[in-house]
Amino acid sequence: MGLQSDLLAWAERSRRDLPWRRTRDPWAVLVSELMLQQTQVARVAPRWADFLERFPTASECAAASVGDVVRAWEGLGYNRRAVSLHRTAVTVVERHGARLPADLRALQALPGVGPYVARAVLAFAFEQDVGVLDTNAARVLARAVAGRRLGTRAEAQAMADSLVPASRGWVWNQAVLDLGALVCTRRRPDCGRCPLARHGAGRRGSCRWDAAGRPEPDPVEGSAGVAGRQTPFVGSDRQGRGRLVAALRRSPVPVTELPAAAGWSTTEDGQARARRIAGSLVADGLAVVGADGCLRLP
DNA sequence: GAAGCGTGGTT
DNA sequence: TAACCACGCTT
Repeated sequence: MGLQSDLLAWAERSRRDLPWRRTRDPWAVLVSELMLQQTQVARVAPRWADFLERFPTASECAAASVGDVVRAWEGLGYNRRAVSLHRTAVTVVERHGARLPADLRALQALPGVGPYVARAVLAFAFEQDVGVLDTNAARVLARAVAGRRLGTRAEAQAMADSLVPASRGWVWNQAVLDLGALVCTRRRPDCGRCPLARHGAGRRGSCRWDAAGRPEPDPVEGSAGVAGRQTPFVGSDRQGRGRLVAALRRSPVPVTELPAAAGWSTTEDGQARARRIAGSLVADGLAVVGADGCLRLP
């Protein structure tokens, strides 16, 4: 009984059949996690298989140009991830014999790979018993396990690691992530459908927050590991970068046409912004300036 | 219009 | 160490 068996039983019943859950290939798992880390399942699902068809291994990705990887990343957003993925592929070929290391520190040393992706690869490709902590898992920990706000990331990670049932890391982490994403959501947790909540009399339930009567404030408020609010997107540099990269995917852009490609007027202000955005793309390895005065993908 | 979100660089 | 901010696209 208890939280762990409640959650594992729920995972068994509500098994989600996502394509990347059928593979244990570390490269394929890495690609899926890099896509999923900031892009929703519905948008990743059709693109993951296409990307792997194009770049089935780290070696083939490393051999391609950055521009080809950025083009294959279209529609996923946060294009720096594509540059990081290419760099990671090169590093894996040069330093790890073209195979992803099954080691937390070595994985985290790869560009674009942080605590979440490194542990996801360990859990979902190498089937190690580590706690995978993203914002969904952090909500489940704060509400159901702690019943209170988590103070630090280290505390949340230690809690995540300590909960993993021995030799069940793969299914356990899938279950925690699914519960956070589908049921224990940020704004309106669906406790009526939660396997951890008490339903009617006679059974206690294994969620501490629910057992306490779900008092305010919600434990996720200000809790470590739980994502906060985003700054507005419309009119932001991020929006301009996205439009500029979209234009670069089609063809090189003459420097004089940068403001239009970024979606801004050719006022002095628009030109200054466009230059700044182009500079940030170059700094991120997403663009280069050619001898012909055009900005293009590397 | 707003929500969703991990990494890396900086403080 | 830990918090903060920039980074995109779809529904």
